Amino acid sequence: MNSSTHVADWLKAGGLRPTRQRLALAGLLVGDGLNRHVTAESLFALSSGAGEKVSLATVYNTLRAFCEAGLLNEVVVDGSKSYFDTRMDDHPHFYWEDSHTLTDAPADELHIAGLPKAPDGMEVARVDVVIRLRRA
Amino acid sequence: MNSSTHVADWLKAGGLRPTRQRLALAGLLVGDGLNRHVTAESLFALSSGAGEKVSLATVYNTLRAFCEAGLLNEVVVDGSKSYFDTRMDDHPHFYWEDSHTLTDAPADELHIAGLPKAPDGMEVARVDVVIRLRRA
DNA sequence: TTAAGTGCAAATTATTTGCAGTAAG
DNA sequence: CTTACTGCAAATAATTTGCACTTAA
Repeated sequence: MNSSTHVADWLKAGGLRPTRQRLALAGLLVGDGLNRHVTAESLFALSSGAGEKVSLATVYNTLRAFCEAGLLNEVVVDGSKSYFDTRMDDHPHFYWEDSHTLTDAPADELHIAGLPKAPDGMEVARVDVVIRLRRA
Repeated sequence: MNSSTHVADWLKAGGLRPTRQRLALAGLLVGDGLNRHVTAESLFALSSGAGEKVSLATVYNTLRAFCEAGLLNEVVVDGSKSYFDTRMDDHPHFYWEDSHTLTDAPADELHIAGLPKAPDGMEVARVDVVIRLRRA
């Protein structure tokens, strides 16, 4: 299985039509199988740099669509921008406060021994752990 | 010590002038000694409802000033709004996704046994734990 | 053929800022 | 007095949306 079938399958898994724009963006996101963290602007820059003709509005709409299709996760770390993560399991993040960058933190080094129980009538949707880093 | 001296002291601790507006907002935030979570809009509504004359811009500026003075903590849980917490120690939060509300989670029920170590040259500024709740 | 997707440009939302006036030290 | 603070209204920044056009199924 090559990279383009992988990308096409990834879109199909979300029930999304494989348009030229989506294939281009998806290729940049998951084409190489590595985890990636982007903002709308950073993905737009990446896409433009790669010579792809995709409008900024479509990048926004597409990221939202990928998210709603369960293909991406939105991570909230900075009030002013939305970050999207190609990795879908619940895992901790490093947020580099000086560069406003988001990266994965090694999940196996995090051990949550006790978690507050959800209040009555509620259940835990997700537990976000963000380790904020500053220059030492 | 009554509520108003407490509020005045709280401002003084941050090195901020006790103006009418700040005393009013601080009174609503920490006047009763309870922990509180607000957004600029919610505090503005609270203040207006209490008959205080404080402009929305001043609410924004004041929350930011309190934060910079180390009197409040900003908590990022929702990309679209900023939340401020009067409780200053590192503790977990419940975020109620249906009502977009933030509350404290019992800190003693959370046990982080292992935490990923900070990369070289970096140190952990803070660890944010947000337990996202949905209706069960 | 037909409903979904795209690209502009205009609209929205949360927040910040410039600047003239007001008040605290 | 002098510098910080306040309040508007205008500016910004990230994101969304209306609508005519294009394209996948």
